[in-house]
Amino acid sequence: MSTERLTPTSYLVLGLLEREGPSTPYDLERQVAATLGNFWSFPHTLLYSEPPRLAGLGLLRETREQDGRRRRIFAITSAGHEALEAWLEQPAGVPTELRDLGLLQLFFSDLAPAAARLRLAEHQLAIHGRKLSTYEGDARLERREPTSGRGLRTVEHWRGETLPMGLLYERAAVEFWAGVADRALRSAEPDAALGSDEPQTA
Amino acid sequence: MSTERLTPTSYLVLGLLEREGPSTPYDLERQVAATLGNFWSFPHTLLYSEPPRLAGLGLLRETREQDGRRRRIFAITSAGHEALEAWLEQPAGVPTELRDLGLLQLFFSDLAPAAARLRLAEHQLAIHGRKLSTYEGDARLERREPTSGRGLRTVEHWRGETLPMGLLYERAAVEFWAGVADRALRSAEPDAALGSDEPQTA
DNA sequence: CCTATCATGTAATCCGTTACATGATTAT
DNA sequence: ATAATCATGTAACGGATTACATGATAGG
Repeated sequence: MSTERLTPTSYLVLGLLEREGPSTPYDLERQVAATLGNFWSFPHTLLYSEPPRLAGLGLLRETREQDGRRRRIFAITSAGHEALEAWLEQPAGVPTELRDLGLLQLFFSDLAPAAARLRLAEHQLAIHGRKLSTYEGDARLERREPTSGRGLRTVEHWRGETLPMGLLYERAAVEFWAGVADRALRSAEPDAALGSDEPQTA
Repeated sequence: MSTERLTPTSYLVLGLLEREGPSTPYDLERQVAATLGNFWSFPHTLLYSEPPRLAGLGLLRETREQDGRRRRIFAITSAGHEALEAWLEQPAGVPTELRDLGLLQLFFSDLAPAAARLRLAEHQLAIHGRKLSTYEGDARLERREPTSGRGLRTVEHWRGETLPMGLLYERAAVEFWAGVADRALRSAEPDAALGSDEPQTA
């Protein structure tokens, strides 16, 4: 057996294969892109390197297509199923972290010219606003006639259970960065201290 | 020169040294623990390995204490200052991600017994509730007489600018997980479908 | 047919983590 | 003094990212 540690990525692969059945790395990639990839992105190469590793641990079984493309197909084994379930039974104790580059830059924004903070805030506001729109669009989607049975369960579970946290988070982020931008603007205008809506000019 | 890439950790170190002046890795550790560590944790060894690397790039200057402990002291150079400012001028384009283990488990919670989901939700609710309390305590703190000038600026900037996002996020998380726990409870009770508060028993 | 993009994969590199270790300081 | 904890550091390891590459499929 090669190295034994199971990472979050490992469980992600196990979980997808459990739900979707035997899949190629590319199948997994498409599943992730539409759903979990919003919260947990990674390069596609991970989905080519991790499954073979899990196969080496006996948690997956690898087969090959016989026709032209000879793709690698991975399926979960009973050992894999047990590992996945054991992980789900034991809730993660690590405190969630907001590992956000924008927040890191904000944290140090007093070390750069004031204009930089305003730019940062507007940038982040735009990013989170876009993401919020996307989520709201996803949430509004009625289940139209399924274009394919493939991956439906994953998408529905995503939409029903996980996406709502994304909505809450993005709304909070938009509110936050709007406030930062607003304060940055005010502190740039000397008139701001008056706190009045009346134009002060002439 | 050794490897040239500057990571978020690099800027974290540069920023702290810019604000606090020459410091030992342990000094940095204490600054981070009380502030940014809430959003962006890492093992203390990073603060011993990253500064020498930055020194190799000319962004820091390293000196040694002469007395007993002979600690390594790092100070930012003008090249370091420029690198930091350049980074702050260029807002991060990467979309923030909610890389949360709890959400990952929730995403796969349909693959385990229903009890596991309830346990997960209650666990997460407790974690986020604790964190929220901590943040609220931090936010309420009046600036009492500074016990030491060291690090004050960092702490105040943290409290004023960055902590508010933590509050918003933790409130959202508490709301979210409370809802998940609630639904998990209801779906465990057959009576739930009636949607009434009256006890149905007998 | 030719070109562009999709789909699939390999290999090297490196940052961050884990494991280990020991000299100071403080408490009893 | 002695134990316990604080403070400081080194070294190896490995998963994730980056860079690279090429065979299918579709569009013009």
